[in-house]
Amino acid sequence: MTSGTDADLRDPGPVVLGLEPLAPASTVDRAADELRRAIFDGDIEGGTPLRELALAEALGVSRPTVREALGVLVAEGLATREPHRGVHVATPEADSVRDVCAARWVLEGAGVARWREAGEPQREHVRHSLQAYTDAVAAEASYETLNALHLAFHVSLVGLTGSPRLVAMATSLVHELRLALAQVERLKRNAHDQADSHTALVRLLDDDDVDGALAFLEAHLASAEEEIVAALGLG
Amino acid sequence: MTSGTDADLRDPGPVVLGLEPLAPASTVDRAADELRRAIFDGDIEGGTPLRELALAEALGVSRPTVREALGVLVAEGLATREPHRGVHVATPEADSVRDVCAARWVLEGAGVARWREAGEPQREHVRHSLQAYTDAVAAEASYETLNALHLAFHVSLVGLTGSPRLVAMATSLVHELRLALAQVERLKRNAHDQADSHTALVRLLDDDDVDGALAFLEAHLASAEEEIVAALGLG
DNA sequence: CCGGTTTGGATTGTCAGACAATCTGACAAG
DNA sequence: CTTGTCAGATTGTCTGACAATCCAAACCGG
Repeated sequence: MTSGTDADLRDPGPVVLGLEPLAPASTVDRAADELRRAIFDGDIEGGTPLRELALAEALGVSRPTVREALGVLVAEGLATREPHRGVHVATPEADSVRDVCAARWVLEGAGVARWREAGEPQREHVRHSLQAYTDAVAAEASYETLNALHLAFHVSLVGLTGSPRLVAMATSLVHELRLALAQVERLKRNAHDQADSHTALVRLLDDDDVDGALAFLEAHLASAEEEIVAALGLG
Repeated sequence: MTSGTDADLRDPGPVVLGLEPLAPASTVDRAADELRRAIFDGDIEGGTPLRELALAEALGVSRPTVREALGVLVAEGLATREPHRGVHVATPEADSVRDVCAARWVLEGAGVARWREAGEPQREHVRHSLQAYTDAVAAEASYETLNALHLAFHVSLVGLTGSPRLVAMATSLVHELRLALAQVERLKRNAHDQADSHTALVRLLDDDDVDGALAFLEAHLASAEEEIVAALGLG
């Protein structure tokens, strides 16, 4: 390409600093974001039909755009589509919650088990996620924020595997969980008493007690599962 | 329409019996199937742009339908979409193959590790998948068939976890691998000399040597990874 | 009065055509 | 050698429309 004769152009240094990847952009992405927000915030109940025409009008976009956005939600597991019957907001069954938790245990457990082999950036990311969570708890942030940060911490555990695909899978699982949580308001109050538990987990890891951390995580996930299932059963 | 009073025109045919999963389904599904087939069969090279208009004409459907089908492929990881630049068939990089294999190891390892706790139907499914694979090898089935059955066996290992979601993830990973294999014809000849290896793995499990099976699987996956990466490097 | 049938409205699946925004590449200008 | 401009191609999105299908309520015979 460049026939650099004298001065080479190799990475002249950090000329630019922060520089974020620009905007999320496309209309369908924004539509999907808005729908996701509405679902996570509990603005829409589980099982509610998502009518294309109505959404198009409400969002101020055309029906094909809404249709594509709905396809995204369906692919993420936040909604279900039946032929000629439209898409409905997913209703978290007890079985699916149990399945999500089982899958979570496999992924997060794999991450924790690789604590020693993981790169320092990944370990640091776990500590950073915990910090963000505990800070938000201390600041008494909103319910949605706490949930997001809490689940982000769990995803960071999967990041210890160093596999982008596993992290993507964990993110998808966590989205489903967030959907379930959004529909069980009675868990709102319990949101922050888990901060100590997570801190203890990271302390075990920092003490290099991987086996202990694994056992702790398994118990933590099991109790979370039962709590959600119980709350769902009463809903 | 037809107010058939007495004689209906419904192809009475062979009453029921087998009862297949109904029809070819929606147009976009069929379009996606056709594109998948073309990719897996190697009819399309990696990196090839998938032009919406051309595909619409070739498949005999409208552009929105093609667009949706392309969205499905992108969601499955078989293609990539860049804003205003269109959809291209994914080109399997060495990094992504390594990542897929790492993720595979986590999922399949988790399944094998749960061999004892798994239900008998799941264990039987593993044996059945192996049988189907070895039978196809003996019958010298086509390259595509062997690949599909081989990878189906690996997915069946994940099935030992009993988690539908983990199985779905494994299926997605395996699709990506199939994409990579489809673009490396030089591996065609090696397709069947792995049958013995798999038989040995199941034998270890049937002997209740889970740890041995895990070690065997790890080695098996590692060698497969290196083989594919090496073949890619020369492509 | 009740069960099954039919009809109508609502919604989705798919299509056709169109327009603006954006990318690519080449070319001209400094 | 870099920058600005332009034409062609392709995607992103919109409008409008039609057939197929599903849901529910009205309808009718027993």
